Amino acid sequence: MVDSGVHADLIAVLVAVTAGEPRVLTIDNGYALPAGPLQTGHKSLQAGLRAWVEQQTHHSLGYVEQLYTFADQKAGAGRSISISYLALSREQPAKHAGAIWRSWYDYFPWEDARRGVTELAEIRSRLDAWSSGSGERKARGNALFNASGQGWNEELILQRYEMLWEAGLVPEAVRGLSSPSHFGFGMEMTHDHRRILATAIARLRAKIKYRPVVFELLPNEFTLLELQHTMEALAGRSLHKPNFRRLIEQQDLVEETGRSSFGLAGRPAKLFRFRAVVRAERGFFGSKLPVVR
Amino acid sequence: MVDSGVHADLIAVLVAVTAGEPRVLTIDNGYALPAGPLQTGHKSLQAGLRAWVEQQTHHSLGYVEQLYTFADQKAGAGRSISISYLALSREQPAKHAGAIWRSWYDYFPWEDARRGVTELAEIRSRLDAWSSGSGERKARGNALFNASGQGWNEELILQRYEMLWEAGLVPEAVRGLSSPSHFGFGMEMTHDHRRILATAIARLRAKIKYRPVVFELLPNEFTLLELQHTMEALAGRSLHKPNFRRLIEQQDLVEETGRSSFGLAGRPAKLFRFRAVVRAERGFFGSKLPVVR
DNA sequence: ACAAAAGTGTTCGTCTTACACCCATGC
DNA sequence: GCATGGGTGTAAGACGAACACTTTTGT
Repeated sequence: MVDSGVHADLIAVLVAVTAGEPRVLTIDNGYALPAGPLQTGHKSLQAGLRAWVEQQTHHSLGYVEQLYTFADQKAGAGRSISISYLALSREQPAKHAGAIWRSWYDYFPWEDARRGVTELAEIRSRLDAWSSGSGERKARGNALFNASGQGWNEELILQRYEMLWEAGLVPEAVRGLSSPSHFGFGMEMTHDHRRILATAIARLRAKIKYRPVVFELLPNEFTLLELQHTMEALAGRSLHKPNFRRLIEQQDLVEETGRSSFGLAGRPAKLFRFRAVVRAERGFFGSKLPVVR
Repeated sequence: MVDSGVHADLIAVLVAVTAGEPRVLTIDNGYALPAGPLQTGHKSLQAGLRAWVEQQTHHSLGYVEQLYTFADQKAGAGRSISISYLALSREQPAKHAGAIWRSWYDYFPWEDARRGVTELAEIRSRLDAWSSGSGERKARGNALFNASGQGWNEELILQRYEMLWEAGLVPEAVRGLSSPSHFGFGMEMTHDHRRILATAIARLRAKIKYRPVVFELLPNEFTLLELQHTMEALAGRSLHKPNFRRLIEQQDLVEETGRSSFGLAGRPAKLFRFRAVVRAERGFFGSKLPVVR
């Protein structure tokens, strides 16, 4: 048992919301997240992360927060540690061929509960088949995937992904098996990158409810409906418009700019901006979203 | 700029609550947290952590959760990464000379708002002196340290510690200076261990409000007042007894065992246990604590 | 006029908070 | 009896969910 030099990788989940869709910056045609090894030249972990993302995607990171650190026990070769980060910014046109933005619902289609969720029916029936005989599995599947009315908790995305993995219903789970089923829900990613993405989404879905981080994803001026659509995109749920406005206005997060936005149809909407205090990291977001039934 | 093998340390904050005091397991006479390098023999990060804590303190970890990973840019020598963990268990008599349990309020005396908080007056006056001229500092100090009535938010312990550091009011901040002031609030620790401890406390104070983790700190059977005292110890605040009971009972977290506890005085209290479902990590703790005014 | 989106008022019920009070035991 | 802690009832008020409705633009 010897003290060993280990190899450390930095992995970024960079999120933006564009046209009502939550998007993730990927490389390798959507198969991987931007990542690279920590090097001696890097002044800090975050600095190293920024360097790699900029090199691989020509895109810069805005708000950054650490997600999780895990270790791979790679047989033979030395141990490898991965340190993953969540970053928020606004989408800029792709400047680099290898980098593309994808909707995160390409990877987790069942997590978009804004419109009728058709995929869930099939997932449930396949999970049921896999659970036959195990009361524990049945109960867990029900608690996680029961979208009917009250049941759906959008923050449990990681647990849902892990259950699908356990049941062999994601491509990654059957990778390397002698007879892979060639079936699985959602787009595949390399290594455990999709798991990291699920962790990032879970963190973000939880965080928007008590910290004002959405403004990192919005332009300086926006309408309340744009703000609502951004929140809906992240949470994967539809919100109640009148109550949403009041919730926001109550908390003094935003202020009117005086200008209005003339959209394609309907009455012009007042434009808002986030108040300076909010950007300075004070104030709290009123914990609950007014979910529409 | 070369890919470098790095050195990885594992650091544990092991917490227990004994006799109404939140306690931390330390080594080196309270000057350090149990820690050690990740080694090739360790099967996982957590396994390595458990090995080090058991070797250094002869104490085993219960519930474990990752806190944060950070990097030291040690001049000259290779880079060092620290991965810190929060662990919860019940205090067992010290089996090892080097290991002692200490109240975490030894390190953060100003964080115990259960009784009159005398220390705060001095902190505020010193912070005021340091802030003279800076409106930003004044505002921040007020927001963080204003214990009068509404102001106190026990989850901001890390921000408070960092502000004290910035103001040179903790021993660690003036360490290594040519003319250290030999003054500082709270007990000192080595490196940034006290900062890690603050992170752990902040995490735990936030978590008890929405996840049932307290039961890791309690015996199998307990009275509701014991449960309340444990929560109060962690939050550093007094809670409203009648409402606390109702809050707990509403959520079906606990069930009666049928037995009673005959204490030193007063009417015997019913003994409760946590329900099996809770241990199986389902259900939620009703987000807010009924703080007494 | 009508469609489409913005924005307001108000009710109803639940959850939070606070206060007041009664109960069971040891000394 | 009385001190000490255990335990319950209930009313005032804050807050959230839901519904109905008015306003302002473009075509």
